[in-house]
Amino acid sequence: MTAVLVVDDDPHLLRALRITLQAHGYDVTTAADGHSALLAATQHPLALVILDLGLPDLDGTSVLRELRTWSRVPVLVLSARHGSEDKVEALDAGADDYITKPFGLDELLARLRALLRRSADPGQEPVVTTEAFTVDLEKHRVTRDGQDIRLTPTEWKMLEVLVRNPEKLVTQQQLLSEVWGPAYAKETNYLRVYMAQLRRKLEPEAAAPRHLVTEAGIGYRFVP
Amino acid sequence: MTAVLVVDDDPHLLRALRITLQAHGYDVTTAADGHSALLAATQHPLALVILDLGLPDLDGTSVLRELRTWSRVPVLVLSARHGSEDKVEALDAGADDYITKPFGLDELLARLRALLRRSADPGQEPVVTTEAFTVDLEKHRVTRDGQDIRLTPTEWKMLEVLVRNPEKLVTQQQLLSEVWGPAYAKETNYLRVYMAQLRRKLEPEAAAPRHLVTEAGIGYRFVP
DNA sequence: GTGCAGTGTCAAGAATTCGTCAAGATCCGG
DNA sequence: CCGGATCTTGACGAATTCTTGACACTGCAC
Repeated sequence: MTAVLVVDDDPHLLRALRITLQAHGYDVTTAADGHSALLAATQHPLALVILDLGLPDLDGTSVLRELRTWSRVPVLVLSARHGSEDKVEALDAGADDYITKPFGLDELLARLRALLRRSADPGQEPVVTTEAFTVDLEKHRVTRDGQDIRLTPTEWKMLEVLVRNPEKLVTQQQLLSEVWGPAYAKETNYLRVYMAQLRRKLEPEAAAPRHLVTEAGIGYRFVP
Repeated sequence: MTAVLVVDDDPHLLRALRITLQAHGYDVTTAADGHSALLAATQHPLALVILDLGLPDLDGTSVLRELRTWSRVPVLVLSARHGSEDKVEALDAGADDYITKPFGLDELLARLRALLRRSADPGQEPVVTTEAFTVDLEKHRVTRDGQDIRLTPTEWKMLEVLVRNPEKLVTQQQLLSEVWGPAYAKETNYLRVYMAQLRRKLEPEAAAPRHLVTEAGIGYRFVP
């Protein structure tokens, strides 16, 4: 699900946006001030941020600059101010779009789609290869030494999540919630069992995995 | 030089835009109708297209759809129409931004910069680098001399807090509460132990730390 | 020099987490 | 209803990580 963070100090607008966005299938988190916004942005990976410039604690542009020191997440700025200086300042601080209040919800949604479309990983290779095995995400197929490897549905889902995030650390919670559902966040047993299966089937030396790597205490990582 | 195609049927606006954009260092081509716009777009690689919706031959949205069948170049749409339906239609047809006439030139330029910034180098991630080591917050990875450094969960969390606040002083209480939780505000022992670990793993000379600096009596600071 | 507060260092035991295995439970096609 | 495949669950040593306390070092005040 697409994770969106909405930052605004007006509880009514926040609520309205949350409901609208959730109705359109987004996974919404909210924050009412700059500090909690920055904190929330560190907690879990976001696809997009909607940021109101008029915040009680920090000025919105500062939040933006701060965020931009370590994140490239697309940011859509909301503002009550129509002046072009404000727009230029926000856009140059790293905003990707700027929309003034009052705005139409359908326009907001359309701009949001446009931003997400652009930031969507363009060149996700449908086929990922390592020295040991090959994963074809489109054909839903895994090969090793030219031979097909049979994976159970769960094994495949887990491998898919890892392979779609090459080099990235995928946390246990991410894996569990993407494969088994958000309710299973505590069942780390599953991960151990299925990771062992995958390694037995894919790694040349299951005891010393080179491509399906454990990051103790946090999660797993696929390295091609 | 950055190549921009401007499509508009109004010769005055076309001329004004050409002059302005050239003055800002862009390489400008122009087209006055949909067909020549599409033709121009095939001739020469473009970094960005500015497209007026009101064209004499083709409706602007059709031009956009046509263009999108084979190109992902960022498109900024100009339009005299303020209706949100028009905006939604254009954005969903593949536009990246939509700006209504009359518009301020500085706003146009700022939006243009924002679009170009995002389309530039999509593969680049936010990494924080020092002369000694590199921290990739997205991949959750630390590198030194090209080699991965294994960090324990706690070590990583602590480094993360520091790195997300570059140059800033992070107090002991902040660190303790972000890494161990608000209840641990007195356990400054932890800080000493883990700071020592981090320095041993990351600093060239752990005895004379240059990037993970102690501010006696207050906290620590990360300097890139 | 002495005492003190804050900091760095070290190592050992406690606690947690990991890989592994195997025994049921469950699902599904025939 | 059967049989095979898949999933769940619990248990166990092994490995890793965390916690804890003791001690040394530094700079400063007295």
